[in-house]
Amino acid sequence: LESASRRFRERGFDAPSVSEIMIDAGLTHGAFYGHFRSKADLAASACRIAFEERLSAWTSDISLSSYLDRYISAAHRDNRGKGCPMPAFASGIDNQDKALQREYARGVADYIERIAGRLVDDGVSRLQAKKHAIGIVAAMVGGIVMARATVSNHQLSADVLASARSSIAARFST
Amino acid sequence: LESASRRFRERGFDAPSVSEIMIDAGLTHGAFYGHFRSKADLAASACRIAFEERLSAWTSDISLSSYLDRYISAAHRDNRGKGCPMPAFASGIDNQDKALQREYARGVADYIERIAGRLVDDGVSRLQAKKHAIGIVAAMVGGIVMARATVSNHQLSADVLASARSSIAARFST
DNA sequence: TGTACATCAGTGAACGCGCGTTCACTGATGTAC
DNA sequence: TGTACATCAGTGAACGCGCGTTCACTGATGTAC
Repeated sequence: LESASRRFRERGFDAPSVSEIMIDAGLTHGAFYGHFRSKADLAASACRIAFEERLSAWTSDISLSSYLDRYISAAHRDNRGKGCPMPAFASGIDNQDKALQREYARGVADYIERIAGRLVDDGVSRLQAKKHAIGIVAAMVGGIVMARATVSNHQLSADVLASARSSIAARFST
Repeated sequence: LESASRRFRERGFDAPSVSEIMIDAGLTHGAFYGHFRSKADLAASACRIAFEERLSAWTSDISLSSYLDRYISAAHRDNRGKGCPMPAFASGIDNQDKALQREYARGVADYIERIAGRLVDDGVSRLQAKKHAIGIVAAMVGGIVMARATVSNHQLSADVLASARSSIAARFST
């Protein structure tokens, strides 16, 4: 189920219980094991569909620079559930199931590949494009992760978004 | 205790149990409440001392650029316990205790201030220094967080470190 | 159309477990005489 | 020096709770005759 994917993005893989997820789906917890082998199994599936959903939402009519502006925004910061799985799952995934880790790494690689493709379209060489794309992903994720982590200090969080956004934008002028 | 600070950085605030932390300190779990009011109380203290320890380790004889090179390294990626609390606690802290969130935000603000100070020393204007410092922090944290999250794919994780490092370094040439 | 039966997704009680927290108690230490 | 007592950090059994997982059962649905 994809409501699980939302819950996991909101509060991590451990916090949402199987009961909570199943109630969300209008069923009882007992029915869970008719659909998945274990909670870790669901987590891996939820991770996969989160990446698919995210990548498919980035259609070719949205330019890279406007995509980045929308990515590093207060709206994205405040909407973990429907947001990007990279920052949502980043921290703590190294203490999770191996299969889940691989699923995540694959999603990240796909994301990088997508950005690199856009850069190649813009005339950047294939090799440079990948390096550049990775740097952009690190800055995107860092910006959102830090903005979310500092929401208790509204001004700081807003400054993080603004500075991270302009810091990435500056990279495109070179 | 500061062994708690290491454990929390390694596996987050929820995973390490009070028993585990106390055994680490050579005591039993019952003695815990003679020292702290609750687990959340310990978490806030551990967060504070992690930032203090980190910031005091960055002495004035270490230049910003060499500090950043050492920060975004495989050694730092593989040593969460003694590493920087910013990437270690970043994700998931928004679901924690309010006092802990404030402690974290304060640590981040201090870190940014420290970097901004170094930039000012290098002749950057005060206002620009802060913006620049925030961008650097986001890129640092993003680099380490993504490198850790993708360790299951060794090549990808190494590429993330290399690209994030050179991406930040490029910023100093402008 | 009506009856008998197989199927199978979903139910909910039950399991063993580890958690954070409490609390009556222990036993080493330091002070008073 | 020796005894009596207060102090207090640390102990470990016990608590209530929610977790992931299992499993005997229910009850609606579809097929066979």
